[in-house]
Amino acid sequence: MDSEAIRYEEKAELLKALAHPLRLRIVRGLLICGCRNVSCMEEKTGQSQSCISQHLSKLRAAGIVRAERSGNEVYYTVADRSVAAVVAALLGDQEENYHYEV
Amino acid sequence: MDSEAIRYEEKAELLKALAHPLRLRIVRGLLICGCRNVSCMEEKTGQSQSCISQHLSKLRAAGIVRAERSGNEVYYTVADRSVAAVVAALLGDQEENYHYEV
DNA sequence: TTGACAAATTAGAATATTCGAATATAATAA
DNA sequence: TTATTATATTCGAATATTCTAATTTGTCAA
Repeated sequence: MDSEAIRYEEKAELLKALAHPLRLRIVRGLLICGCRNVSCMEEKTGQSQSCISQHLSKLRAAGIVRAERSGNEVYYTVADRSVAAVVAALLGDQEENYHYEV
Repeated sequence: MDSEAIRYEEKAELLKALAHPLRLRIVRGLLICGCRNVSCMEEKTGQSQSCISQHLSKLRAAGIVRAERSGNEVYYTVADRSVAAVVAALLGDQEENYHYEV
């Protein structure tokens, strides 16, 4: 009656996707409802458009964020509850203050 | 009155050190008081001595685990409370069931 | 249409990570 | 001593990650 085994590969992938200062900053920005589109992230972090976009691409690939286009811009949200829990634990935030979509 | 800024570099380093399936497995093994020395980890995971030892070295460098020699063997413990919180959040465990040293 | 803006993708150089193989160190026992 | 067991370190090849620069795609407005 093994309760389902832990998928270490999967979980490590998730951590890996979060394990970069800029990606962490982006994700927290989304969770506290700061920047939601790329140009805002560019401004706030001082990183290049391409760089931000490539990191967002990683976060998308890992299922951490979801993109939604609205006219000219693309808006991002955190798409995974467990990400909020991990980030809150890591950064010492209250998860209740976070925003993510189901 | 900025409450202390988040050290994204530092936090990302921590995640990076955890972000490997074998290291995650080792750390959880320690937290639930499973394997505490290298040869036990070898047995349980089927990985080589060198491989395990190299991963433990990374975990040590990141301050995640602490080593203590007892005669012939070296015993490891998790040395950081926030690691327990992150791992519990990630793996869906109860942090109360975890063991770590102050 | 064309131009402007927002974002994504591609290419490539620099750097970092991973693991097996070999070697080194530490403690103990004979 | 020497041998044995447990663990750590070093080396190097294969692979992966990161960033800048250049290009491309998507949307809107004139």
